[in-house]
Amino acid sequence: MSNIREVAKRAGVSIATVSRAFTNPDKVSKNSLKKVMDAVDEVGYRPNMMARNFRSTKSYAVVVLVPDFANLFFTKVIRAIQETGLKHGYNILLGETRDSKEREADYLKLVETRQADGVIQLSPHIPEQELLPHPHIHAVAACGACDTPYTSVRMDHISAAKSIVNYLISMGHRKIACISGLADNPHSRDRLVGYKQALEEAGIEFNETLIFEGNFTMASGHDAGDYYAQLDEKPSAIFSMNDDMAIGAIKSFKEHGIRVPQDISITGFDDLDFATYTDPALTTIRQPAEEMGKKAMQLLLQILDGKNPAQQEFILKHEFVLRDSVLPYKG
Amino acid sequence: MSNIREVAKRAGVSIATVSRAFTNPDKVSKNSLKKVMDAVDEVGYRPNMMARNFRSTKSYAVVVLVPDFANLFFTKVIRAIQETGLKHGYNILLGETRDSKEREADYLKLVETRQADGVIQLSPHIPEQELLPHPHIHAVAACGACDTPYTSVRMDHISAAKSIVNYLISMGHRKIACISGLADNPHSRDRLVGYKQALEEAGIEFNETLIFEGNFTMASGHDAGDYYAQLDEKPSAIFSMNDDMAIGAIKSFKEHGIRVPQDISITGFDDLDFATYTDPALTTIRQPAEEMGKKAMQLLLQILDGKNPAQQEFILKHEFVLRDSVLPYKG
DNA sequence: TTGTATGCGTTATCAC
DNA sequence: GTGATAACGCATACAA
Repeated sequence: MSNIREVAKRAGVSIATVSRAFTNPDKVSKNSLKKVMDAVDEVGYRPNMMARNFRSTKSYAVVVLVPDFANLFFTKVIRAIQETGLKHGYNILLGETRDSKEREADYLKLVETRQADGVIQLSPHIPEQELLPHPHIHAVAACGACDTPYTSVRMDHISAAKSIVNYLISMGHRKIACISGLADNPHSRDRLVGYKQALEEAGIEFNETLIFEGNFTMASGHDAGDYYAQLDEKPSAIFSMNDDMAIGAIKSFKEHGIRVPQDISITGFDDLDFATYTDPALTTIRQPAEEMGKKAMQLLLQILDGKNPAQQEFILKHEFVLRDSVLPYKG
Repeated sequence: MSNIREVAKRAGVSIATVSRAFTNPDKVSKNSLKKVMDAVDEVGYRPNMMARNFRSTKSYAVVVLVPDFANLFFTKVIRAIQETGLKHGYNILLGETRDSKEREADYLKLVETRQADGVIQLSPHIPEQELLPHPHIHAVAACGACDTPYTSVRMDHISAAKSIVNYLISMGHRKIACISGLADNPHSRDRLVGYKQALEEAGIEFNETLIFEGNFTMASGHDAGDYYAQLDEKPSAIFSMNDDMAIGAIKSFKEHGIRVPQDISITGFDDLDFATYTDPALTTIRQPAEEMGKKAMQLLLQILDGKNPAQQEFILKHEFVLRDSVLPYKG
């Protein structure tokens, strides 16, 4: 491969001039510029970015830590991150962790070894054995829960959950079940708080037997459906902590001959694309996935640029999406 | 940040010894090794991979070109690519093209400028204005159609389509519609060939009005459903070129009071996770997504290693997945 | 086994 | 406006 020296020789100028022709064209005479560009074309020269980045001590790459890459919610976020990064000359390094702290550590090593300039963390923060924040690693958290101890952008899961449960209550439901994610997941915790707050304010007693602990997969939603179907005192409505589990539950109910929403109402959370195409279409909470990804990347760029953001926490608005999966309670 | 020189000084050895301590520990005496490692801990040294990679003229990064990574099929493939790359010390750079050749060119520039060592192309090959193969770019194509002019791994879409249409025929259907992807998409072309072959061998005449051109989205599948619903001579079965469009069509049929599969049978293609959770669960073709991703990465690693693979084309087996979306034809 | 010295391709600092 | 040259952090050929 050709390098800057070869171009310089060919163009009859110094390597400094060639370098300037690329990074500071207006500091080079028209004449030299033309000679350089001609030589570049002749030898098919491309600047070696590895050398350039090395020299500038910046990799222009950012690692995105994502628990599960085959999750449509995260892919939306990542897409926005990439989009935003691209505009500023940054590349995205994929870091799927599958909830393994070991893997996460491996990816963080990319930053320590200068293969990446910073990190965007998409997994919610779990205080115990957390690797971030880290004194030498520039990081921003996105899509987390409350209590993230470094720059973060998220929505308010408590009030989002509360609002959708309030909606169920306003439709006359009082026996409202909840399909939860793993109990120690921060999102589950936040949303459960919202669920409980809504019940309490409506004077409805919290009932442990109406809580089913899933893990945010359709399969676990299906299990939840099976569980509720065999209950003597069935709930009349279900608050599912994400769309996937709602889908699974609906499938199960159909298998048990329970009609949704006529016999039982259900709500989702996320508003994935297919929430429109389920039967019935899901009433759900739209998470501002793209906005969170974009904002997170902007914040990280800011941090990498040396200007620390004014706030530490940015809370974006969710949206209530009304569709067909809830009917008023009729005794 | 500390560098190799500082560690050397601290350990009382030369920088060569420090370097060897990392890359060739067995060529260093126990004594020196310990001194080095102690010094490393003291100053918190991490090798600068940018410098190392620059020096070795390898970036240990690979770009994955994907048309749409909010697509569960591709995310599965990418995950396998990453998994395999990780084992060999390679990182994955995300390159979502959204079918823009400009963007694709931008990402390929990463290879030309040494930010990446090679490319895995997930979009099917369209001869006209294609950028790959390229003389200076190591590349492997995955998930493509036939006629990819460089190293590729794929499945046989023609015979897969043929087999699932054959199944519909074997169930007594003769008026079999087809929801296609964009007509100029190579996958659409291949699968349409299979569809036509199956019809022909069964002596069924091809009927243009039964073809609906979608674009692989649920929305377009819904449009297809609307189209068939208003047809005077409705098909009794539908071959959808992917799962997403099948979902959309089923939704539309429900809105029109057409029962699936009692009134109309339908099949999908891909076998995404939610194909189990639709109502009815989809009979479909499983694409070997993980296997394709893994194999593609292995091939690229081989190429980057200088050993060109024996074959140019690797064809992986698909699988017929029988579920509930097809019923025998009853006149 | 260890150390010295050179160079990877670039940018930047200095003179001119 | 231009050119020589010194870094950047590391790996390695060669010498010792």
